[in-house]
Amino acid sequence: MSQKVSIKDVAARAGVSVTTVSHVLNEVPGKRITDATRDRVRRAAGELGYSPSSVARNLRLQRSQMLALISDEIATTPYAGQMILGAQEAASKAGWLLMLVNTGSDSEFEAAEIQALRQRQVDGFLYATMYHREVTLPEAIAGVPTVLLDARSSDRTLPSVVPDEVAGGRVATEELIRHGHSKIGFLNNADDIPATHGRLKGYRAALEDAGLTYDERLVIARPSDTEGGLQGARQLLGATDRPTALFCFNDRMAMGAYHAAGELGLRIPQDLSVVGFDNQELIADGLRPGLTTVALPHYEMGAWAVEALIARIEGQDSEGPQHAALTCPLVIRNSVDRPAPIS
Amino acid sequence: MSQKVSIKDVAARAGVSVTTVSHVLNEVPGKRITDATRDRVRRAAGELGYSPSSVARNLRLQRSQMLALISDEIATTPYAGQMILGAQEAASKAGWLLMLVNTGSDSEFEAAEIQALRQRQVDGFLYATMYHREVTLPEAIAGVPTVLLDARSSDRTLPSVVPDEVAGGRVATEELIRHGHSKIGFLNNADDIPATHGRLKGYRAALEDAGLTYDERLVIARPSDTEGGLQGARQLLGATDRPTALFCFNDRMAMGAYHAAGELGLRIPQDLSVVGFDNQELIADGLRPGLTTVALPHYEMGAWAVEALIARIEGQDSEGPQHAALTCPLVIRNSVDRPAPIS
DNA sequence: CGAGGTTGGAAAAACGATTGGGCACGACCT
DNA sequence: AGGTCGTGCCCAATCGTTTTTCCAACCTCG
Repeated sequence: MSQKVSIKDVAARAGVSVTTVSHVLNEVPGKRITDATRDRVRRAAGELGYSPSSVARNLRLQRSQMLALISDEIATTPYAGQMILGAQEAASKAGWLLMLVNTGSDSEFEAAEIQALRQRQVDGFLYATMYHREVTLPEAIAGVPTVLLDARSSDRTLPSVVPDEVAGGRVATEELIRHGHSKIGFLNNADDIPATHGRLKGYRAALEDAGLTYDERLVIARPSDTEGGLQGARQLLGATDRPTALFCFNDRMAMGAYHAAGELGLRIPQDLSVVGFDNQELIADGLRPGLTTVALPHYEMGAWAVEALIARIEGQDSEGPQHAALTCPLVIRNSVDRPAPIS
Repeated sequence: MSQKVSIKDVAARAGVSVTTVSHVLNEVPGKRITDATRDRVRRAAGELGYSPSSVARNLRLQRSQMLALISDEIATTPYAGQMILGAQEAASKAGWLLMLVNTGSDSEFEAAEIQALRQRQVDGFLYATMYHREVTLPEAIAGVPTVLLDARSSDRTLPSVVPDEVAGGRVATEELIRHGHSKIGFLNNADDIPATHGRLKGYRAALEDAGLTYDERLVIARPSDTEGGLQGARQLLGATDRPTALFCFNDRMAMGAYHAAGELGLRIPQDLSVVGFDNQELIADGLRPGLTTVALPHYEMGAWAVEALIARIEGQDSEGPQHAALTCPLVIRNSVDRPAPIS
């Protein structure tokens, strides 16, 4: 029922023209309308439960107040719910609507979806990836304002927001150093992605700052899953001169490290300290003892991207393309302690 | 650029009226237009890269071809990515667009979002919950076709789709029985929700079918997280006459059971078999050994709900409100084996 | 040859908003 | 009294479609 009342009905009830109703309700500046009339209009609108049709408005204004977050996988992974949430809330706060589209890796399907969205006048795109990496944008997207989320384009032409991997690697390592560890293993990922290099860089920087020498035998690369973590940890911890602490590329690998420690009879954190990355609640909170880890700023990245996109659409992005690297906060649980006295 | 070409441009280039263009492109039945004209129109449209504005069409047609999936938490949990995916793909296949909105538990915010969606002429709602439960719909939604997802309304007036909890509990238990277990513990959830009762019912049914007697001392209720699982498993396994297998309400509790087994020196699956529920990849696949569990049919539920909703919108829902309970398939990994010979 | 039927297409009215340009009307000025 | 100006509001065009109605021209047939 509330669907049936249009601006005409309001005009009729208030005894004015639709023009006036529009002026009043939108508070168009520079229009001269008496307070009495304004009152009548507003009351009429209220009584009728009028709410303007955004379809009509969009047609007239040639915009939709809609954003689309398009991504390879995101909506279907446990990874980035927070990213979506941050984007949603930022959009909603600014009066925009956010569409979610995930296209898998099928670029034909992707193009079709983008086309469908363009038809619907989507005003801007958020192009997100499941993990921080470089992407090349689909052609179909060209011409519509776009911001990259957790990704960077090969040509640095678009605004983008990513986690500060280096600082993340640093803070994780520092947490271990702070507890007195000097022999710290790094169980890295084997893929050639920004996170791999960034976290390593942070690890090395933290060591250097602390006056510790970097020992490449303490760094090992494996596939970034539980199995890889298990394998890698076995190797690092099996050495005669084993590290007293492990910084793991992600929580899944840390889970593997837990298994390895179990096999070797090492207790965490008494015999071995472990720090993860990603803060995947399900794991980090589920492991015993709880895993100290570094959180990815998914929520903040989502919000940042939406704000940047809206600014860009509304032409307020004074300076050229911007890039943000958001900090990854440390989440402390119970997997870090001082190293055991030398046995 | 492709945004600027409207039906008028096509008409001009083809040397016909917009009426004709519309008729041709929409293949309106019963209109007499020569093949030559059709050709010219289609060619013109192709050359111009014309694609109709759905905003304009929606205004004229008074519908939007948009669905909204509104939910308390769903998009932000690792839980139901598959549910969203199923819904997305079903919608996209039918030529509809799906909006995702999650409202948290703030019902005021929820009402506002629903209002915003109605303004945009959303044609139907999917109302989803994070876990299977009963809900009462917000007022604001009234009057728009709605289907419940993973939820049921107190009055059974709306179509809904949920997992078949009973069958799920049964299949989990049967898997243990099949391996020769007769003393099977059930680590249940303590909340008063359909899953709690349904899975227990399935557990009992499976026992009964196998001619095993139900022993209430083997069933214990705890909060459904890792900690609860740990506590519960400790208690069940600490008994003199401990069960040889554990059916856990969910994977998180199963993770707790793994910890308990570790404490007690019980190896899985040699000394203790475990079956979980939910098939949360992160856990089920990350645990050693891999956890045999029961999967929730999230993808299928999402798809089912969208199809039901579209049918309802298009007035093809011949019969009254329908309810579906979709089966939960068993996912076999390595946590179940035959019971150890009596020691 | 004229009535009536077919054919192929166009004109115009919606859908519900926004907005630039007027148009009355009274007050004020000279 | 006649011109000017400010006030308060409305007309009508517009956005890009769909759809109902209508029309001209041609054909057919007695």
